[in-house]
Amino acid sequence: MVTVKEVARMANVSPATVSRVINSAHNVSPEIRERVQRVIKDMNYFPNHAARSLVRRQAGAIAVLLRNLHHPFFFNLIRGFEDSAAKSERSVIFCSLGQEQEYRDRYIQFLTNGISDAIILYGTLFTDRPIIEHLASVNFPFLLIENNFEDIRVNQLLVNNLEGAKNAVEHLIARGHRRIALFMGDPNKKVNLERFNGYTQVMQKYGFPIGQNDIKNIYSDYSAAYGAAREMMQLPPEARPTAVFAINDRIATQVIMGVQSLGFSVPEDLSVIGFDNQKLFDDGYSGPAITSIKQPLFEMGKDSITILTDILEGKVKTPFTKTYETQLIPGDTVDEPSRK
Amino acid sequence: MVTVKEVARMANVSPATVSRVINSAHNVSPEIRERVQRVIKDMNYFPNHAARSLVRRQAGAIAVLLRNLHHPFFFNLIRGFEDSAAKSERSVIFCSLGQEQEYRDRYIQFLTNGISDAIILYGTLFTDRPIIEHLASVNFPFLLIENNFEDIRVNQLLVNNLEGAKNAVEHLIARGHRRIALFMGDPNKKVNLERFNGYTQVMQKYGFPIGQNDIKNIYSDYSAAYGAAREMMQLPPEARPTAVFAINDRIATQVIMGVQSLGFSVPEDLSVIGFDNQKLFDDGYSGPAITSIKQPLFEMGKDSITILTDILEGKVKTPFTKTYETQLIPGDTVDEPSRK
DNA sequence: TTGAAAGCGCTAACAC
DNA sequence: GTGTTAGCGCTTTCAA
Repeated sequence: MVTVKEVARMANVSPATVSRVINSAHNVSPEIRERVQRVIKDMNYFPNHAARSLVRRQAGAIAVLLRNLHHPFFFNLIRGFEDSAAKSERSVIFCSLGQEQEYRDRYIQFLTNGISDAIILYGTLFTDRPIIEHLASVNFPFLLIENNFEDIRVNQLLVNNLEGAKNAVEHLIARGHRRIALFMGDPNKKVNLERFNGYTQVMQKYGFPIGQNDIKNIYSDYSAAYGAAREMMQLPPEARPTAVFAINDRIATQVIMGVQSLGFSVPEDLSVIGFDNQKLFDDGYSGPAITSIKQPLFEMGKDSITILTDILEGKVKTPFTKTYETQLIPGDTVDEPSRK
Repeated sequence: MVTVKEVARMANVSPATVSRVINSAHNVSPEIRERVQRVIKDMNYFPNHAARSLVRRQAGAIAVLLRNLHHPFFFNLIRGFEDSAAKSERSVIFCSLGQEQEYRDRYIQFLTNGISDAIILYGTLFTDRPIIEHLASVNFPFLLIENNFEDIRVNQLLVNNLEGAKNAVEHLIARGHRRIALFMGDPNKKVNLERFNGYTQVMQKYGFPIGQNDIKNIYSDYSAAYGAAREMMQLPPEARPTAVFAINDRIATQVIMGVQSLGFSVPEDLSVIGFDNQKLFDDGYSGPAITSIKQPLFEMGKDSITILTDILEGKVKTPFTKTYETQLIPGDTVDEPSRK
């Protein structure tokens, strides 16, 4: 391994001068600068980042932590990160945390101690609270996207899920639906609770009762939505909802596939509206484009790097919060209720 | 920032002892170990990885470098990486290199100088040659997946593209096709050349001439395949191929969409076989499941981490090469030629 | 403009 | 079993 020392010796200068050259300080005479640069090239020298981080007390990197890097839900979010990473001075590195707390903690600990200057965390788990609180207590810069902790004052990017869900339900009601089922997700996730509230608030506003079986609870096994949808469709037409609000598109695909498996079709026999505007599905879905509420994941990914950079440079006062609005993207899964 | 020194002082021991405790060396008395661990917890101490890497001369991390982390093609590859990352002692970090050479070099340089102990590179560009050669010359451990450099002796995971392409064309021929068009990709990529050769070899083996317009050259703009397919289908039935071998599934989707846009259907009017068995598409494709040649990306991702770990531990003799076989996955885009 | 020297936080070799 | 010491490769005072 070539070091500053060796370069210095070869170039007949001190290590300090070599350091000045590689950091393009201006107080180096042109002749020496050139000589050192030639030696650096000749010797194939590259500065060691561990050593540099150690003395500078900053690593020159920002880390992005997701639960699954491969998940198609993250498609646009990652595109956003990549987009601003390409413009950033700092290197951006990604990590898949998985769900196991031990690994999550290990990675966060790894990245926040000499590897990166700041981290971005998407979709924290409730069990992440201790480590988040630790980061806050030691003043390590971080940004949460769709944070789960209402009460901690942190830098965060949020989505107006409440309003988005309201729009979804209003959209169905405007098309004549009165009995609307909710396919609810894991209530341990704040986003789901917010969307849930949007649904109930609009239903109440119009005075439409929510039937006893009109809320289906789907946890992490989304395929349960398939069965629940089939069950629902086996009721006589007058005894079942005419529309479904799925808490996310991934559940919507299961609902639609379940409906179709019985020979029914969407939206003729059942309207379905989802959330996320996810376009890529790993469950083999190939049905109609889902009418959905889009959250601006690309922008959020993009913004998060620049915002965190500004935070690192003290250009923004913390804790920083920004809330993004959603947008209804019409697809082919919502129609008026059939008049059979 | 809490350091070993401070912990040592609080626990009334030397820094060396603290180091022994955090590295779970066995030559520490139980009482002292416990005392130190309590102090570590109380003070919220975490070891600094930059300092540790510096002195240990290893970073405890493996980096995976892809051009686009978001690309759905990488779905199973990333799943593979994640799968073995969860079992690995080392942290696994991911980076999106992009195409710009300056960024690619910067990232590789960053990661290979104190940040990670080894890197995995998928789909090197021809222009990556200098940096690859540099890594080889300084003996930095790395592994290439679908390497583009035939002549460099490096650790690599390869796919038998030649055989896969042959199987694809044989599959069409077995179903009665005689005139088979090739939608070729960028000839600067080795995989495409290999698949090209598979196509020509089989065609020659059977003595089926390749028509003058039967090879369509599609470069990075895959939507060109859409137009080329339309053009092809506008010929009279007897003057056009009955089947297409698309060099990858992403091009196959464009071909199919082009064919469909003219009111034709696949496979009735044209059979299409692809390569990659990619299931997620970001171009809005929602047609029939594409008959395709699968490369075992999940296994390759998974294996690459363990192989690289073995290389780091000297358990494997280098340069290491493994070639993966492909598998034909039947879909709904190949049929016998229509007898119109 | 340049060099000498100290030190970032940690580990490892060597004493004891 | 524990402490002392040196030093990983780099940057950054400070003095010249």
